[in-house]
Amino acid sequence: MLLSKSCEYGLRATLYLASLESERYVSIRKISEDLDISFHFLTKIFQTLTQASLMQSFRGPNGGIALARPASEITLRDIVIAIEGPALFTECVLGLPGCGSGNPCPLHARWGMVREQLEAMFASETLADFAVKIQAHDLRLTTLPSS
Amino acid sequence: MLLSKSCEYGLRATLYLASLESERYVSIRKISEDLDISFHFLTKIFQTLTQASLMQSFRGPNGGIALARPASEITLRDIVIAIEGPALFTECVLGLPGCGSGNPCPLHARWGMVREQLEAMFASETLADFAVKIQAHDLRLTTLPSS
DNA sequence: GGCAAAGAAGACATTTTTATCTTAGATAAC
DNA sequence: GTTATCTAAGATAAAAATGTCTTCTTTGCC
Repeated sequence: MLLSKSCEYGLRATLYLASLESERYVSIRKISEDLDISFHFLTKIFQTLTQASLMQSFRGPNGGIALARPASEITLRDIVIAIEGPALFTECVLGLPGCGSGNPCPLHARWGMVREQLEAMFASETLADFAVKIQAHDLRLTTLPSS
Repeated sequence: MLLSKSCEYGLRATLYLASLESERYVSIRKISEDLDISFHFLTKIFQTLTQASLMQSFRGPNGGIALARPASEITLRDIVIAIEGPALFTECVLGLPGCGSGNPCPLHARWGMVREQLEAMFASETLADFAVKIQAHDLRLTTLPSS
């Protein structure tokens, strides 16, 4: 599995939140129900994202979660790094510390290229771009087919 | 982390074994010491690879592990699939079951391309190719720099 | 002020991964 | 046959990831 469950959930929830384009705070309860993700677990993930200044939370009635910055200024790469850390985009695929061009592992060069593609996949589009696509093509974020 | 520790160890050990090009069985003890991997843990990994018919084992004095087929007929992809299963090369990056072109997630198309690159990284060279490269360029498989 | 809604935070439990230890079984050398 | 050298296999443990539950704090509304 490329990403941890926490990260998969975080990405789905973030994409969903962005696709709502809500002016208000959206409750974690609603997100967890719509995406069929454990409420408490999702709460923890949003806490991480809030502490990373990617989300803003608000307590009390009508409270919930909102993006901390415009959707055009957040990428999925930001979410992945906040939840999983940067290792996926920086470390040797064989886990060798200090693997670099001076003392490379057998996969170093190839992994460097794939890793760039991977990072670009998460970084080259913003949440605003995804929001448009999700609405236009009815893209899926839920476990069960939406239609 | 892209791969589990088990898989990182399995790949390093397999590459090391191939680079030795030994006609005999190589003992797991030696491999674990040379690569600084827990002996018992590595033993389990090799058991998995043996059960997957990628390796052959032999007990007793002068026993150990050897490739079950010529190095030119084994790829790192085989190792990854034997240890981690095929999920990395088949599943949706957001973990959505049934994600496909008919009902795609927002990352479906892009992930499909990256995934192919990833699979090609492991599949396009055989252990024989790697053995040559490792010897020719003194490539690294150990935690500490080799020279 | 009192109540209800909502996230924050921490305790707890479960599962998986990683690691270690012990015993059993196979084999070669003598 | 005995012994030393190996892997196989299972028990156990430690750590991390995942999931659940309870309590606390903030906030809006009456």
